[in-house]
Amino acid sequence: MVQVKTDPRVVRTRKLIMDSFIKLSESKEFRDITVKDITTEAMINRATFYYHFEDIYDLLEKALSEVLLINLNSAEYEHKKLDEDVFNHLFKAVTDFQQSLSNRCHRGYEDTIAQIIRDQLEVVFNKMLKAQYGLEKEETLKTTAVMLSWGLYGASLEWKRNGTAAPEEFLKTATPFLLHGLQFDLQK
Amino acid sequence: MVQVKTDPRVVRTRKLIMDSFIKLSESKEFRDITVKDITTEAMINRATFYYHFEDIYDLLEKALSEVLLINLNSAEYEHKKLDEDVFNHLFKAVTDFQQSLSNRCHRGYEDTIAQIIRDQLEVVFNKMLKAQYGLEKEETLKTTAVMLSWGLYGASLEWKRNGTAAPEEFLKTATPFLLHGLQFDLQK
DNA sequence: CGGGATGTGTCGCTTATCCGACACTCCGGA
DNA sequence: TCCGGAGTGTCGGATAAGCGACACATCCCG
Repeated sequence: MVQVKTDPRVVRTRKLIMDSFIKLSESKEFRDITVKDITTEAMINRATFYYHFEDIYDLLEKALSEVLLINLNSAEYEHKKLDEDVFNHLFKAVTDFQQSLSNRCHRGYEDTIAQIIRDQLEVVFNKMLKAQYGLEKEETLKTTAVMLSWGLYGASLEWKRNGTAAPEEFLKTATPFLLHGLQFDLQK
Repeated sequence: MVQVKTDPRVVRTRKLIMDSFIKLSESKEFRDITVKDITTEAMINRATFYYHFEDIYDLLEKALSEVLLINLNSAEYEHKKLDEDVFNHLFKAVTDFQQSLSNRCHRGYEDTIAQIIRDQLEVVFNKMLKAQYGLEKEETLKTTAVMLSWGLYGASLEWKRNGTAAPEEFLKTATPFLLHGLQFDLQK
């Protein structure tokens, strides 16, 4: 976890770009937002944008990842056990995130967004699993994290599809089963 | 009035510095504020500060000038006649400005601040006089502006000293006399 | 069909900002 | 008295940001 100190200008500029993008995406659809729009809003040069991001899709990924990560980290899961409570919190964070997106009109980019969500979930699961079951094989934990992230994401889609119950209630029946199975497998 | 376009980085950085200074001066006295404090708050390098300002006193002058100028320009005096109404507005702006300063604890720098106020007033008076009496000699207008700025500033001190009446009322008796004298002199 | 308008991604050069270091001053305590 | 810490102002070299220009793609309108 060695953080090489990054140039303050970089931090400032990336924040300017991200904030401008998020602000613009509240009033425009993603496909109507140009690089020029963003750089004008952020008061930076267009070339500087390309210094930090491949293109506007790259920005979409990184911006959404950051927003989602803030949601996910709000409870500092790293110091907690991976129990039913944490699971439900993560689920709530994901559904909240998707809710906020549907207000911001990113239609046509569901696949990209889905992948972002799973990636970020995988990161969180990985951290927690390593902290809790650090003695297990790296591969085992990684694969477990992958499955958990896909599972949680799938559940969020299922919840959206027939969105009757509150997110807090939705998983109540499934989590205990999943977690006990999980602990059985890993602690063997 | 040829505005050479300034580098956006310069605009951004100067704003960062000014805002940080104003923010700090709300919680600290001027003599307790260091350059380091400002640059840390503004998230810029200390050397960059010296790229834009001579020292912290230079910043004080420029920051206060800017704040005051915003007050003074709020009514866009350039397009107005120099009548009693404008005079009272300017007076109000100056007393408001001094009021806001006394909350921000710049004790010991009254002389500097007084000069800033008079300078800015002089600029405003000069603009208005030129627009209105452009045919008169440059020197005549300049001297008039000087006298008006000193006069208005002096009046604001007088008002502070025995601050019984509202600023709006304070000049009521004096302005008509001053203005009619003024118009008599210049229109000859 | 053609051409103008708009957006994209890249380039070389200039300039503002960052960084670390330096010498200097001031000041309170050992 | 001397010392160390904290603040100031300046320097040279490295690097991010700005600028204008370019080639290319797309789209729309006459």
